[in-house]
Amino acid sequence: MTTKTTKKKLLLIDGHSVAFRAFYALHSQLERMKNANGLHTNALYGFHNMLENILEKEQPTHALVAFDAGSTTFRHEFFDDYKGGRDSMPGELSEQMPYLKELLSAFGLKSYELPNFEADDIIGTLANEAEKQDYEVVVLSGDKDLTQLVTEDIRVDITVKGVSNVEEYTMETVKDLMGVRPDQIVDYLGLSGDPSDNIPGVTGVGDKTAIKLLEQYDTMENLYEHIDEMNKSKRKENLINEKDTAFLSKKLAQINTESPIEISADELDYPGKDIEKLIAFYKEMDFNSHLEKLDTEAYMESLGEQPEEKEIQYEVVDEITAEMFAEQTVLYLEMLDENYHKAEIETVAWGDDEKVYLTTITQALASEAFKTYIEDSNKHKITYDLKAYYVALQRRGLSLKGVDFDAVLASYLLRSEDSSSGDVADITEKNGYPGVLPDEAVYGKGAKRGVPTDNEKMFKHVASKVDGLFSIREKISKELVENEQEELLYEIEMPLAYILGDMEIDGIKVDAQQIEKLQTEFAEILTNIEQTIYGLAGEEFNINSPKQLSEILFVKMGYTPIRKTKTGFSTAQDVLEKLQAEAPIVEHILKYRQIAKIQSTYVDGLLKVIDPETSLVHTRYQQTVARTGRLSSVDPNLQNIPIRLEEGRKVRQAFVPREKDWKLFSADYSQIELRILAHISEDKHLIETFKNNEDVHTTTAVRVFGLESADEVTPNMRRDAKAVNFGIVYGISDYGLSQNLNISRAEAKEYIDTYFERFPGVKDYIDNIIREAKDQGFVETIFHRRRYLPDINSRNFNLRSFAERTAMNTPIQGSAADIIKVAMIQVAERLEKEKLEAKMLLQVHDELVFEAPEAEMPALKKLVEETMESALDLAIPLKVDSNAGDTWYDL
DNA sequence: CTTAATTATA
DNA sequence: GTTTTATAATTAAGA
Repeated sequence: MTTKTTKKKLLLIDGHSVAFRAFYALHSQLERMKNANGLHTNALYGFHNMLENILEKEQPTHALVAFDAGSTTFRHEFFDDYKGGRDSMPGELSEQMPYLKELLSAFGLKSYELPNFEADDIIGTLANEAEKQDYEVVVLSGDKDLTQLVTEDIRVDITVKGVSNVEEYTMETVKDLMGVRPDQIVDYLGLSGDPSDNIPGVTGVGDKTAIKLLEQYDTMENLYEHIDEMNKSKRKENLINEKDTAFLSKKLAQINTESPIEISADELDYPGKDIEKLIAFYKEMDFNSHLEKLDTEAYMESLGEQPEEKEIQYEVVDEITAEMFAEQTVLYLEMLDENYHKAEIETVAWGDDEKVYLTTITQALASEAFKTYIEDSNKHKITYDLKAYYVALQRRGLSLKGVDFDAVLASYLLRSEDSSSGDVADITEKNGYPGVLPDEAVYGKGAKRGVPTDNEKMFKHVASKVDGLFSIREKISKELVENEQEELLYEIEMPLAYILGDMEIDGIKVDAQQIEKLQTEFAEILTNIEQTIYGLAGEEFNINSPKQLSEILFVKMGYTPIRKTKTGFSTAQDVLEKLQAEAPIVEHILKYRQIAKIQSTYVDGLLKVIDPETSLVHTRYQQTVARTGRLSSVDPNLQNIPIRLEEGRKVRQAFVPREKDWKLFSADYSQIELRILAHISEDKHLIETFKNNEDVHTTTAVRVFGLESADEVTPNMRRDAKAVNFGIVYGISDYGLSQNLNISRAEAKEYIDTYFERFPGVKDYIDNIIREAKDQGFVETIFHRRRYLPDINSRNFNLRSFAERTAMNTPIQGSAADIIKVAMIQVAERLEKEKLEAKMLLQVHDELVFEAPEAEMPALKKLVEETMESALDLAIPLKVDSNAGDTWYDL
């Protein structure tokens, strides 16, 4: 048998030079090519395509991208002005450079730089070394100086216009393309100079003359040996006068092929692309066409090869016996509809890493053994979305107990951004268990989503989930311990899941007739406003279409646009308000928008989700979505029912107690975020404010405006101080505050500076939390809820600023979320213990809504206020306000 | 079927 | 050149 030895091939890329070429090749696209964060991407895109081309064409076995390190090199030791006069890298390019490293790593390419040496020298040294070791070498650069490296085994590709073409310089072509042999390039540069590197060369000698001279004399050394033979001329004079410069120039142009690099060619084996990193990179840069291409390729490949599967022992059973339930199991319920209140349970599964059992929900419900297993708190269970299982089983008459670990809640605490997809595969894979297919691969997506005709396929899939979840539990548990998040999981999130489940199942009663009354009322108003608008516009159009509306306002009617959006002129509320004085039509448009929003979202939307049998609405609280640890509410969202404007607020009249003689009751934390700020910043003035039970906005006004007492605070001062307080919590900028208060930026800056002067503890807190975030990469709440901020050290101003604001806000917003969660658990416990009929129905971030018999109201008020105020002992008191009434409108 | 624009809440 | 946190739902419009 003959083995053909394929020659090793080393690809060396001149990173900066190619990046420059890519940047200028796509310079005309500069403003068009930005990602969602406003980062320019043209150089990255160009570089990417160049890489694709050359990797595809060359199929290197080894590769490296070399970069220049720092601004001084050994060449500066003998020529200060080397590369002098060169423009610094344009900002639009330098902002892309950090991401270039990401791109390279996604392509599996190693990067290297060496202090005091240029990329050229690294490339020269490696090329030289590799050639001796019998490599074939290809160099990619935008700089023709590198053609001096060309030999029989070293080829240099120089990028030319665009991103897809290169000129290949080989022993055969260098002479044709450059006019001299590769070994003459340095002589050529010594004579003619190189303006781009500020290599001087000899006065009056350009490329034409240099080529002619080298044809005649072959080398610079030989030229100067025979310089006397040259006819007297200005050129001869210059050559003689500038002999030193000529040799200096040659020395500068000479690539150092013996740089002290710490790597060798053999270490540079090229592993190929890292698809996962590449996907992440494409997503980050919004390179959607590349992303699609990758998807298609991956799909085609997946057809060819079955993903390797671990052999999992599983059994689909009809008869369920007690022996099938081990002490420690994963319980898994497969539901394809994310609304677990209504979803069918397609499969019930349980088991450990030895064996998995599967059955139908019908058979499970009919089995005593199964019921015992579910309700036995000594049967230790691992779940995947505790609240979903609790609700689904509760609605089928089973009371889930004995869950001592939930994988979704745990992974949310470890990395809140990773657990929202709902796919087991994501979590198991991130924890070292690759054997679970994504749900989409088994069930399909969109309209085609459903149980596969091949039942066995689903069973196998579910069995792999059980096995996977069982085997990752230990790793996740350990990480929770490392993060000090056990209390958060076992004492807060898991107990809360049951409470939220009960709140969801109980639901809140909504009076459909009341809403229908509003529907008629609003429909009439809308028709009237519509006609008014059409009249003023002179034509009918779709007012709901921002596109059509902006056409009417800014083209047909000729008003001046105030702001642009990605696709046209903005017609957002603040824009329209600024137009109000000159454009009589906008008043009506604003009113139309206001009513249309209420009508579509809260009137029509709510009617769709009221259970016609019971008049109840069952929202779902998402426990693992918000990155601050807050809950969110969906289907319907009951956390954004209108309150500010009267028309919208009327929707709340439809939210009523379920029984006659019952009342609604609500309790909300007063200024919880500023109180938490006072606590964690330990600012003594802020703490005093709350300890003295002062109005925080008034006190802020006194301090910021330098007043003597609260009596001097005007309503406008208080309003401004309130805006400053809000801004502080969110991570303020002078621009943002100026927009908010409609004042100049200078004035806003004045406010902020004064605030920090008068509340120095807050200033320190902000500085410290940002530094902490930069050092450790994440911030934490009081209960160690963690949020990672990967952009905190980004060179992209937007991303970095955003991360910094998040760093200040998350501990505040997140600690408030922690506290109300603790309060909810304690309230629920006390309601049960003290045998009140009252039900906790809703949570709206800092507010809890209850219903109870009227007679219970005083007891409820006492219980809830006490519990909420004492949920956590802080440096300041927590204060709760409460109200009772017949509808939510009255609270 | 996805994205952009808009607007509702704390 | 940019610029106040966190979310969900609806509509229009382009792929």
